[in-house]
Amino acid sequence: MTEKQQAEGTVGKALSVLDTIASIGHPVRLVELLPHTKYPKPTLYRLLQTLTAQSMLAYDPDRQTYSLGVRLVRLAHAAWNQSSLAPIARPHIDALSKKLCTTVHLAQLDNGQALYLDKRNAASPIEMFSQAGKVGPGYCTGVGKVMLAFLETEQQNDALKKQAFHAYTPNTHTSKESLQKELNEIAKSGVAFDNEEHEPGIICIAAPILSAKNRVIGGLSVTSSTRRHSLADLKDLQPDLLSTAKGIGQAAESWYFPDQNNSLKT
Amino acid sequence: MTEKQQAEGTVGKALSVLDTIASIGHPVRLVELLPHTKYPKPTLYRLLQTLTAQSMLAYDPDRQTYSLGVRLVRLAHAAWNQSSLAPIARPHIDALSKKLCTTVHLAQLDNGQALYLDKRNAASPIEMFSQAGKVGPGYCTGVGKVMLAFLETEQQNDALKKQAFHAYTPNTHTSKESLQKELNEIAKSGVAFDNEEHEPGIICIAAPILSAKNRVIGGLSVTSSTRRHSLADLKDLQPDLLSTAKGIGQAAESWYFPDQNNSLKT
DNA sequence: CCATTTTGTTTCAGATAGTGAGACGTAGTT
DNA sequence: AACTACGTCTCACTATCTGAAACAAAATGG
Repeated sequence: MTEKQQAEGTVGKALSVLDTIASIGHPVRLVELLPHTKYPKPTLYRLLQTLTAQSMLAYDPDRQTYSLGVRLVRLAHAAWNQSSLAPIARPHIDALSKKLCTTVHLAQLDNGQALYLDKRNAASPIEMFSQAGKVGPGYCTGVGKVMLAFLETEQQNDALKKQAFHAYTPNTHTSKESLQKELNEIAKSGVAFDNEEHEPGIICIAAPILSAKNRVIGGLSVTSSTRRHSLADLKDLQPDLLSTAKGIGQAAESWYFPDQNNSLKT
Repeated sequence: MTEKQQAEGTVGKALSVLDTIASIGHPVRLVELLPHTKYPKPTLYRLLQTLTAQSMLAYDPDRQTYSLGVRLVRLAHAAWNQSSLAPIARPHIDALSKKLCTTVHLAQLDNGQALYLDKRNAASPIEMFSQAGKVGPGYCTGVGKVMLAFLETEQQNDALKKQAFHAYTPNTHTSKESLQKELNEIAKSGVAFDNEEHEPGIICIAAPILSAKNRVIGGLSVTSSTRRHSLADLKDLQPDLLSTAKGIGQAAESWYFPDQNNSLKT
């Protein structure tokens, strides 16, 4: 009986409120937030109180608005730093970007989508949170497709169910079938191309980052624009890309915490 | 009766577990985490389950370890982006760093400490999460002191109680009194200097970022080393620093969400 | 100025979800 | 095989969360 789903709990509810506020994208008042959630007013009120008390939300008394709080930034800092991928990949990405003079992305699979962990841009440097933490579609980005392609069949199917198949451009895959077909090819060839499938004029080549046991732990891509390169040009970068991806995979594997002493030694 | 404190709730407990894992700084197993918390084993176990299910933690089945999850990174991305300070300050910081060819920091007050939101480094570019989200002491950094100095008396007192007064260097303030005295001077002069109080050889000049109502909303600093500059040199940068800080303050004020459409248009 | 509406906050009995001592399963050791 | 160490499960207990309804406080408007 009782359908299915559910199984949240107070913590789940609180976190979903955070997500909702994040998706709205600006500070919100209680009533504005209310229709976006499925909770009655007093419940939502209490959740907001709790989260505010925990610094997960910031409350502006003047405007009576809630926005995402600083504790998140602090925690994410730690998360990024102690992730077994991002900090390790950093020097490799630096080197690759410098050598090829192109934009390099590092991503990780998150619920069928590509979550960008790092970005190196040869020309205009510096991207902070504005890039890291961003999510892109799995079915029409280079890193997305390559990570999907190297997934175990079962996980791949799960992930495929979560794709939106929105046609951003004429080249975007719009069905599971056509995507699946390309994924098989990608798995064989070892690299994925984004042929303006997400944004017109933007192309890229992407490789998987694999663990020793061949599990996908991330994706690495070199991005360019059609006015600067062709897909064939990108293909030439494949050796560099693959060796960097391999290097990162090995580093991530062999490392596994050399007890880096960041933490809060404040 | 019953002493005082408490007042957590399930959410608070769950979040404190996140903090604990963050402070440990590497993936942990259940038993390793256990002594760091005040929860009995089955309770902690369930909290970990919940957080893992929510992607706030990542679980490595091979090693049976938990580490901070990707959802944090996603949320922090949103938090950074929709904060009324960091994204707005970005171009100003870029310009300042470029003009002066120095390292520039943007920080915000977080529980008496300086939480770094952004950093621009003239020489070696790029600092991602490795910098943003980092916290530094309030009593012995330029941004920290300047933000404390411009606080309302009451909030200042609260914040002062939270200072550790650890003597990082011979120049570090080690008492509330000596710090308080300097804070008064800072409030008058409008800028704070860090005279190697946190790290030997590192000096900086910092200015507050103020809202229209003169509330401190952040701190901005220009950092250098004693081998490159003297405090007097930094003093010469004061006009540039102040005008940038003012510019950021005004931008943050006038803006207040022009309904930027980031969100997750994935 | 008071009436009206909207939004934020509090109450409280009832329902749920969290709690943790203890038992149990499962590796890994000796 | 006995032992140890750790992860997982059970279950009666109860702390916590729930949300309709009432209330308070602003904002609105006539």
